[in-house]
Amino acid sequence: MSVTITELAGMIGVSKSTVHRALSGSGQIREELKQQILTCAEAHQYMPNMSARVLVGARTYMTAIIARDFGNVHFSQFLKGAGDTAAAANYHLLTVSREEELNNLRQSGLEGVISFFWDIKSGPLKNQSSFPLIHLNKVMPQDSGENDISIEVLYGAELIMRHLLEKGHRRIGHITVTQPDDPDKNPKQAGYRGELKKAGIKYDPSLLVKVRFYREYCGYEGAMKLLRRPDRPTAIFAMADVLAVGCYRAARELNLRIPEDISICGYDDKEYASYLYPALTTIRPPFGLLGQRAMEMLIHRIEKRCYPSPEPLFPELIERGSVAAPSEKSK
Amino acid sequence: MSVTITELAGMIGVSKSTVHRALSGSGQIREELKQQILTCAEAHQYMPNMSARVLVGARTYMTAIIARDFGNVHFSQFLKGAGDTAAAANYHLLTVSREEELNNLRQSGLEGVISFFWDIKSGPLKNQSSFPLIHLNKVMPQDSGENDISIEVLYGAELIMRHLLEKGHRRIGHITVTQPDDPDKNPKQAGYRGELKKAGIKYDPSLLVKVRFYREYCGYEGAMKLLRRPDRPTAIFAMADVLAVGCYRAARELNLRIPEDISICGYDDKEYASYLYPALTTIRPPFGLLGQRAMEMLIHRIEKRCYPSPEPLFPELIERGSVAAPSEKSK
DNA sequence: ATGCATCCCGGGAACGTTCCCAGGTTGTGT
DNA sequence: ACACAACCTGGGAACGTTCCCGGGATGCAT
Repeated sequence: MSVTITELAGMIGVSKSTVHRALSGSGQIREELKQQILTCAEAHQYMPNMSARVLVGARTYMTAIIARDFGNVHFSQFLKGAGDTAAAANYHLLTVSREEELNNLRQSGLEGVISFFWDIKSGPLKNQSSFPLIHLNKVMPQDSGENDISIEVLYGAELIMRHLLEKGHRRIGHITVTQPDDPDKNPKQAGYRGELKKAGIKYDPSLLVKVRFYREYCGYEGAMKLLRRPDRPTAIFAMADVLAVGCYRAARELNLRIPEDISICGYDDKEYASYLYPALTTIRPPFGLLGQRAMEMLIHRIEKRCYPSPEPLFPELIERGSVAAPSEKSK
Repeated sequence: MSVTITELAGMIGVSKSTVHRALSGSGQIREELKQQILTCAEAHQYMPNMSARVLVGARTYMTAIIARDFGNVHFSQFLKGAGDTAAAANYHLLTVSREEELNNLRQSGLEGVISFFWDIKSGPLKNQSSFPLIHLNKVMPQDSGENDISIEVLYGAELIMRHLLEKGHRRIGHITVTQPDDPDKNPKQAGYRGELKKAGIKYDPSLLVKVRFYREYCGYEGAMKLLRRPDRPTAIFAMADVLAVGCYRAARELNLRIPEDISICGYDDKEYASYLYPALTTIRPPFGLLGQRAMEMLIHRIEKRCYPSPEPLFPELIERGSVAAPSEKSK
């Protein structure tokens, strides 16, 4: 299908070693001959066969990201950050959604992997600490190891809670999705309770509503529980934008105006956060930067250089129209 | 790093040919010996080296999708459809976002590519008709070749226009994004004008607003032009959901209720279409099915079987709350 | 016992590249 | 003229797999 280095050598009338010297740039070669070989290779669109190169142990600069769901803005931003960083360092980046592919690619010269919220649980990658693997997950900062990287989720939760408290809110509801694995290692919930405590507000368990899924109707049901109470909160912090959308619907159904009667904020800054009415105040996690950092870490590990101290990645408060000071009456 | 077939052979005390026979299942081998080899290979987690296999011309069952933007529901659905189909046929699927990667992978045994709205414009893939490449783009049905596949976009536009006409609308605005390449090969616009004609309504050029980008503010500006007129339309067909979001904002600003004063519909059925208030009536293109079909076509081409007649892929009307009959007054 | 087919296994070549080593040519100093 | 270094080039081995061919062992019929 493609022209080989031996064919090229035969056409010019030199040995394949000489052609290789011209193409790789290493070793001694007559300048004139080198140019001739290069132009000939160019003309025939010579591309070295990857498999043969891998077989003799040459480098491939091939990396991959494994992720479950590609269809969200976060992954897209992450991928862009990682991809640009990889390209700048002359690395290649693939994306896969099955562990099986990783094992195949590994045999094809894959040099490193970033797992995007994916638990490597089987196959040779599982406990091969020699293979460069950057883990990206929801670990709490204190749990993160040398090859882990994460966003300061807790900080984001504290940001939004402080924002609500500064606006004057005192009764703040929180809608959270219960993680089946470890229900209490939830940074957002920790931020909610922590900031309340700092503000000297007693934690009221009935203001914390636990729902099952990251679905609009779960947010709706959670908000309904909070908003139907006679002493309803003046603000709701939903742990995800999609839950906040459900809060909007609940508020409409109960004829409560946002933000006049009830302030609502989310977390994620999904594409649609600014499309809602009123536009949703939320937290934007720096996924682009995360991708960049993760790829930097990976490349450093591949090249066996040690990575400089990992700076924390802080989310950002995006103020829009869904939060206001509580009304006098409700205070 | 990994155990080779020769090492395996040495451990058992047979030749590599015998080990290969046991692993591949082809050729004659004593059953007892075969089992012994298989258990030994299993115990040492033997995985054949992909590069070596490719080098001698073995199959890899490796395919790839190249796409520009992963962060939308359409691509996610498409990928799931294609991925499931690939897995069912024992094929592997990668995702890339640069043409360069394709050329590398090709040398690593890549057997076929699906291009997701991507114009292959350089490199060896450009005009190598021998390499299996399924093209997925916005071609009109009559322009599609043997290796093209597309959704019946025109049909979707006709669906939504018929829906509006059946509700009784006569003055219908259309917001369209002008394609710089060929401005008049726009199936959605064709559906708009075609259905008007079929209904015996004269086409009014001033009801067709052209905007520059797929952005919320473009939809807003387009809708403003339409809604500020004294003889404003009773319905707007925006060619994309994101433009419809802009229409919502324009309507709110002009104190027009949706759908009582103005009906609005989009196209795409993005994630947020049901999150808007009122929920957006729109068209859902069958991207999951498209992925499945595209992968089927690709596998057929790889295996040099001819593909059965490609059935058209029809979008679906998703009726929600943003369309109603026009009010008596506006009629 | 001999011929022949069948069954099983080992030995080698090939794929395309990179790397190492040896050998040939040229240039320079004595 | 000779020794020697520097420069350039070719020849092979190696990587791990698959495929083809040949050869030894066994079984069966003559």
